[in-house]
Amino acid sequence: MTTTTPRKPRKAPRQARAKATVEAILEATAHILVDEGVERLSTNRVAQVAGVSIGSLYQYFPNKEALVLALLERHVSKMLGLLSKHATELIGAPMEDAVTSYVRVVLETHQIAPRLHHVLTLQAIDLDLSALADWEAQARKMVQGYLETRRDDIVPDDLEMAAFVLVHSVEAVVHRAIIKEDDVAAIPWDRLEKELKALILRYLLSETPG
Amino acid sequence: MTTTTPRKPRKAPRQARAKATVEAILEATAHILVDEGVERLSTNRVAQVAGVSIGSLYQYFPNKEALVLALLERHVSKMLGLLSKHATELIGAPMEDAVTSYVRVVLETHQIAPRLHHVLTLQAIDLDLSALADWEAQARKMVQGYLETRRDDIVPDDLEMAAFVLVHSVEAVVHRAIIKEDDVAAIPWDRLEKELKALILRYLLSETPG
DNA sequence: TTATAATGTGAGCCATTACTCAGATAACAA
DNA sequence: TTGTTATCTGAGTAATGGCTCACATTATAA
Repeated sequence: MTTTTPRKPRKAPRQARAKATVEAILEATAHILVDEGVERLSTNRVAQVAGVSIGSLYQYFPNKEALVLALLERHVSKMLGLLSKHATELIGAPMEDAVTSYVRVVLETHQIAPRLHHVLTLQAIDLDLSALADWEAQARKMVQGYLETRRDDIVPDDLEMAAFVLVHSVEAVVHRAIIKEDDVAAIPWDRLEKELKALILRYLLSETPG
Repeated sequence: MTTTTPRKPRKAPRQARAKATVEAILEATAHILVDEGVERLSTNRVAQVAGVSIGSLYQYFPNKEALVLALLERHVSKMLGLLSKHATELIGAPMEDAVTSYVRVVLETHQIAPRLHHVLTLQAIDLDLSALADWEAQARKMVQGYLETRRDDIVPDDLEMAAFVLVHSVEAVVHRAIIKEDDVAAIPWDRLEKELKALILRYLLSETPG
């Protein structure tokens, strides 16, 4: 599925104007991805939109894929920042607070740049870029770590599985809700938060009835 | 995000050999999508892999997008077929059986052609093709419909929301599990089924503890 | 000031792509 | 058989894409 293009490094911007150039290029990339679609993403067009020459682009990025990768790494690092900022709050906290906190964080991370997040997610899977896999693995580990501290209070005993189910459920529901945002039947965030909390708490704390 | 290419119709195959041609083209498309990646999907390559000339391809498909669309429609109709086949089993059945049945169906639908399903899903979102949205809307409606017949036994009262949460949770978890299939830490299907059933039943039948 | 490094430019190369068309071949119908 | 319609062919076209390179401009440091 993947063509892992070799990543020849390019020099980093040293002067201020160079940094501005790189910034403009990345912004243009994001803009095109979000507003024009992947298929319109060409290096020539990026340079045009960024207002720099195609040559400048190739001084900082070895190839087209590197553009998307840079954007993705940036985005993921923002998300991981948020996540780890709240991570400390989770450990030792009572279940309900921890779950509340987790759901909020996921909602927040998705609000950083919803449309971009969406597009990057698709691209990441498509290009098999590992940055996103890292994000998910990290999220799973954090959740699993927390669950282990509460092992005795929790119904599921395969905590890796539980973390898998929880992380991906929450992620997907939030993701879908964001896509629906412009929709007539858009889902209010507070209701979503409430519902996800219910889903998680019941899964973790209730024996299966019947 | 989307370039909705106009869809000029092309003539349908009438003779048997023409049908074989169309079949070969679609199979080649699927093969390339799955084994070589979207970026390698060109009409010339499809024709080459299918062993027909590029001219033949354009006699039955107006453009490249139509190839993916045809494939997607085919796939979705197979999935909907499975779903509606089991739909009757759901109505009137006790909760646990219905949930079991639903989880199985989703697992089955994903097993029709897992890798293709994955790729098509990405493409569908990317191209904004509605076939997939239809699938999800249909799935949500079916689930919501069932929930309504059980309204009194069920904890959540916003059934549209409940259906939304359930469908997308199950879908996402199954989807992820399939992607992980080749992985060392692949997830056994029976455990997945069990866990998803627990997730759903607790969500639907248990009051939030605490 | 002047040498050197950093940055910027864009014409243009070469490969690839989507797609057309004029003509060959095969099935069918009378 | 013969005219007609369906099917197939693949060289060719126009456009676009990724990317390089030889050179121009600007900043920095001696």
